[in-house]
Amino acid sequence: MIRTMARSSGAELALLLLGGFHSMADEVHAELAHRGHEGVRPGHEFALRTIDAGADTASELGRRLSVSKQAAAKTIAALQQLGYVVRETDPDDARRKRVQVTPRGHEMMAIGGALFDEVRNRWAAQIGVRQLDALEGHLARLVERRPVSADDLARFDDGLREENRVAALDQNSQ
Amino acid sequence: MIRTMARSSGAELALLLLGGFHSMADEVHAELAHRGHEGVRPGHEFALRTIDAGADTASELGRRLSVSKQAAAKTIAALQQLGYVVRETDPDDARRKRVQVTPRGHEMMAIGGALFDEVRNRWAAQIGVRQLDALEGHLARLVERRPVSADDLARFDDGLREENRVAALDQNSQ
DNA sequence: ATAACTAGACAACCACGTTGTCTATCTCGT
DNA sequence: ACGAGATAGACAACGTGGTTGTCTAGTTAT
Repeated sequence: MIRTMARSSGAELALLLLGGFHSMADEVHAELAHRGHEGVRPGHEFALRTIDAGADTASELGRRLSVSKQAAAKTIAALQQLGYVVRETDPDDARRKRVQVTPRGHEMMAIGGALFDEVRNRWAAQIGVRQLDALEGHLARLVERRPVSADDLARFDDGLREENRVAALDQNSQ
Repeated sequence: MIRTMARSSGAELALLLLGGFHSMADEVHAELAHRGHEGVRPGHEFALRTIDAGADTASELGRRLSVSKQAAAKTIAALQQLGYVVRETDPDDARRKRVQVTPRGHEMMAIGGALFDEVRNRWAAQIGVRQLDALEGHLARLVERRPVSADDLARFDDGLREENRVAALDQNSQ
């Protein structure tokens, strides 16, 4: 009978990473609500950033965020509801609906970004700028070259990469 | 009109942290499924670890994970369904149902832990043990003393602390 | 012209969390 | 001894953010 083995430094590291993210996101979004952007949920902001960076259709947003186009469409609908984006049919391709960030959307991004930067600066002050730079550099390297898992190989893997995970394999129509 | 400002190093840091977590969790759970633990979802493993560490009732698990006791109860039900825990009424307190980790549960924890450790070791090999130690140390400090947000103060904040976030304020009965 | 691909909409579903309400049980102060 | 209050858990309704599957319409390539 296998005995306890409750602790795993690997698992603890994973929790630290998740905790770090939550720690930042919670604070930012609380403060964001405080400053006139109530309905915003973590994810909205990142999606908005991605749209602004050029992912101006639901399908493209889905690809960049590694979620299904349907999920991306729902996010866009939410952003539209909140007044952060508008959509209009692409004159050059009647299938597409081009998404555009509104001024209010840009404002939210600016405030959110500033808040995130604020947290980051506080962290830099706590552990030192060089340490934080190193931490980011390491994380970037670690996240970037995630080895393709055995299961991924079982399917047709195109080499698409985005944010942080291997591209969703778009089977059939979707 | 506010102009773009698409990049925010703070937001990027947040994404790196989240990406790091996903990178680990995805890999571990793919491999876990591969080794005879199919239904396991990230979260299940952490919950199981917490139970094994002494959170043997739904309410207590909820407190330690900073989720509602109802959410914790659902998780326990899932773990039970998967055969990782059993529940029996506490003879000393008929309200409580004590949760116990089964041998299969311990096996899953052991394998999962080993897999997480494996990823961590690979990271250590990539960036160096001392760098990884430093990274963890910093994260721990950063996560630990998350300043209480303005909104938290608006409510009665008891000083409870768990995993990584301020305790859920248990209003009314829940 | 037609076949193949692509964008988006819609529906059904699932995982995981939330609140609110209810009952059963325990604990403690008078 | 007992009644008030706290606590554990069950149940229901709901929200969010994903998933698949299916469908239509428009575009592209042969």
